[in-house]
Amino acid sequence: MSLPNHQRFFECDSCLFKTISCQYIQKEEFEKLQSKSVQLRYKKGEVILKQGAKSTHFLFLRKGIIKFNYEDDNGKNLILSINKAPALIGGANLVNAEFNLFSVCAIEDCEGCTIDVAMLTRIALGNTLYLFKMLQFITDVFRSSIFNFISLAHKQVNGRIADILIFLSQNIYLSNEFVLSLSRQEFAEFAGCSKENVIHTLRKFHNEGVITVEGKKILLNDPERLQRISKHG
Amino acid sequence: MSLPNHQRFFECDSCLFKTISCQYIQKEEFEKLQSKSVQLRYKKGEVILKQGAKSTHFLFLRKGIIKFNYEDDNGKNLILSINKAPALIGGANLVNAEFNLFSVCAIEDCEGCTIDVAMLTRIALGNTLYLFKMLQFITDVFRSSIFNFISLAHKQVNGRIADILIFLSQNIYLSNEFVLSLSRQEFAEFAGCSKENVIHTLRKFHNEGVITVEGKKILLNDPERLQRISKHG
DNA sequence: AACGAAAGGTGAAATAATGCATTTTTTAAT
DNA sequence: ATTAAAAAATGCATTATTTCACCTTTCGTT
Repeated sequence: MSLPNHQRFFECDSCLFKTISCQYIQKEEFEKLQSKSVQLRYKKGEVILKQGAKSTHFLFLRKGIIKFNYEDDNGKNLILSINKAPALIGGANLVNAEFNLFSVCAIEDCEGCTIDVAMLTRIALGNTLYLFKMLQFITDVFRSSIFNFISLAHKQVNGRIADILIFLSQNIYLSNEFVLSLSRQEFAEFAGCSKENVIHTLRKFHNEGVITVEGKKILLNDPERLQRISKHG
Repeated sequence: MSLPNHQRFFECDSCLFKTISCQYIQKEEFEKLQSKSVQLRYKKGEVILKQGAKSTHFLFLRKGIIKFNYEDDNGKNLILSINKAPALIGGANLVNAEFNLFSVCAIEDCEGCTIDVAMLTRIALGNTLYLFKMLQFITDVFRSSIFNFISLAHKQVNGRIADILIFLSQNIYLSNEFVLSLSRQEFAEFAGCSKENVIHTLRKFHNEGVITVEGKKILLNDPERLQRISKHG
């Protein structure tokens, strides 16, 4: 094996990050990135990037679902955003933060590989179209969280939970039926309310026939009614 | 006068945007930017950038205070962030949004000048250090709003209002005593609660001696107690 | 100076949300 | 298979928040 330092789980040739990168930069340059890169697997629950730590690398998430988590002074957690592969994680630090503002944790088993920030920056500085592409990748992650915040900021819990169900269905699981990757506690940290309130509200939606809840299995029976709750609740 | 198309209110030579720009790009290039640029004044309340409109220019805000405003489907407003000069406004669009995601409105009289996005992008693409500097400018505006959102998402109204008072004192007015630029209604749109709740809460803080409220004049008597309310309320 | 409109303010009833105690269910470990 | 621990669920008392009806002040206009 030509790579003694680490195990390889998957082939780089089928990787989206390589495909996209090679549209902008030379193969030789990508190989420089690749030589510094390590393939990693994370089990559900594992921390990928730790809030407050110095970040020396990004992670290109090839498979899996992650959460952005902020822990405040009192130890309370807040989930800022949930994202699925493919995504470039840790980019908030590219432009102006030396330490990770948030933690990133796997909420489903994940696969990805590290990208050396210094090397990526060097290459991107020499190729502005590539730089723009990377910035788009990075800000996508950011932007998706804004609309969750808007929901949080001026809707009541009914509306917020409806919004989260719609978000998960449309952006993460891509189906009206899914197995929730979040505990009720985590759901509450995403919705900005107590876990009891999440449970009560899901039960209410269930009893009203809008959704069907069976433990972690959720089915959106009436997405349009959910939209209406989102809009007026 | 060599500039027939528009009035000039202030000298470019004392402008921070010019000073910073000229650390990275040639004077001749800056003059290209300048030739496309128009000086503008906005009265308190005026809209600078309109949500949903196509943005062909940024605004370098030289003087004044602005709010980022989001209006939802139901016509409810939400203030995402408040910023003071100097700031580069509208930059959220540099990377990936064609239409303005938010409105920007003057909440104090403002002065600034337009920056042609196409021209700035062209110059920045040829000078990556300058590009990075501009991105820093832009994401600063963004980043300041994140921590307001965190406050919104998992504090109750006491804590949120304490946070806003601290924010305004430390980041906008740079003093423990200030004349609020926001109406009570706008304060509520920033805090994510009803205007009555803002009024009740300010009155309560006043009665407890933490702050002194006299119409729009606010004095933070006991910033440390406010910090404690922020942390536990 | 008088007027109307907008913003600020108040208190109380109705509604929403939290926190707690307790039970049930699920999950993981031996 | 048994047990312990964690997560989910429930109902209720307490607290927080909104909403409403109404009043007062401020401010710009005629």
